Amino acid sequence: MSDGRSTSAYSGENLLFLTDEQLRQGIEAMFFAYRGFTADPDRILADMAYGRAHHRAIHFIHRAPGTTVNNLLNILGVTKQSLNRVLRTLVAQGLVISKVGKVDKRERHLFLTDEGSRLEQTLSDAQRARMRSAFRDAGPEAVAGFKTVLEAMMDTEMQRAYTRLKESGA
Amino acid sequence: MSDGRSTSAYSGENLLFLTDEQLRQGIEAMFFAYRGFTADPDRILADMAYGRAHHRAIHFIHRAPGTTVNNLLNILGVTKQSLNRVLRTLVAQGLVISKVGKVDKRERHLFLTDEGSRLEQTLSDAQRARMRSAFRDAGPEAVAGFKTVLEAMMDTEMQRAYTRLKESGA
DNA sequence: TTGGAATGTCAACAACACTGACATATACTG
DNA sequence: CAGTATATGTCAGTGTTGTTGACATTCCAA
Repeated sequence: MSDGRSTSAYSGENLLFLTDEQLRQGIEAMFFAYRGFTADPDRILADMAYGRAHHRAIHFIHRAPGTTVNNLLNILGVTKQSLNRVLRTLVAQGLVISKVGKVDKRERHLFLTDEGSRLEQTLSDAQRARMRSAFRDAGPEAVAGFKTVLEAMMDTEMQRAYTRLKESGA
Repeated sequence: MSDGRSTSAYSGENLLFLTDEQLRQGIEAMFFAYRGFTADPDRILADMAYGRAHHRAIHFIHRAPGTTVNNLLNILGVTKQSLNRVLRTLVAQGLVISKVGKVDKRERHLFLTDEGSRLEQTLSDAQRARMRSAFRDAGPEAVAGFKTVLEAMMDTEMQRAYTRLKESGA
């Protein structure tokens, strides 16, 4: 399982990309890259009273306007108490508005205000800039591979959430 | 910069993979995949008195036995106070030993004990299992692309750290 | 010998997650 | 209508991980 050549047992095709050393490189690449991935928005948020959790909420509210609290909860994978703390400050600061549902009045539908949209724009511009630069350097085939591996790395429910978002965009 | 077709300005080659929509997919893929990436070790650590920070320290001490505190600090990108708290518990619990340097007695060289190695093994087995499954599903070309993009996404110093580790392995 | 580098420690604090308990409003169901 | 379930919000307490700032110790090097 971890002798460095376990996967070579599958002979017949070239499975050298599945050695423990290759896997470890993948693990370390994820670690270092994720740091870069969050670095730019984090820098912007550090000056304000917001953090990464606010960024995530803003991102997905922007992506799926009118989403319910419960839906956001599932996407973000945190407890309602944790999300509520974030949403409360965002609503109080006028970045997000929460509207009572029309068909089901128990539900709250979330939207960005103009100011919320402006912050979203600032944050995602920064994050996209790095992603764009990485994509451009790597080229389209590498980008396709990147997405394929990441998708395969997700939990099944997250794969579904990701696919749903992907198809709702475009 | 964010009108959804800004990158189409570079005509001549097919740069559709650089549209804002494609970049957003990449961003969301990173978010969801990183959750999967950390999920398995997190589950194991939840039962113990350790967390993700302990995992990271253990991982890199295993990877580079005898590394100094300062070196680890640079790799992990946290403050010495934060790392020190983690190392203190790991040393106290007998997972890590800290040896005073021979040439420079100010330095402390870090090693895993047998028990520390066992935990490292358990954690990395879990993390590798998911990575292996993702790699196998995606295939070698996708894996190559995955690594290329991740490497391009890192900060320059992290690229160096990553490359150094990569070359020290294998 | 003095200055600076490497390390460790203490204290205070903030962000963000968790659990558990409870409140309220609404919707569904028998 | 009564009872149950759902969606949301809130309070209180706790844990991990990060931060700053201040200070001590050790030791190398100019």
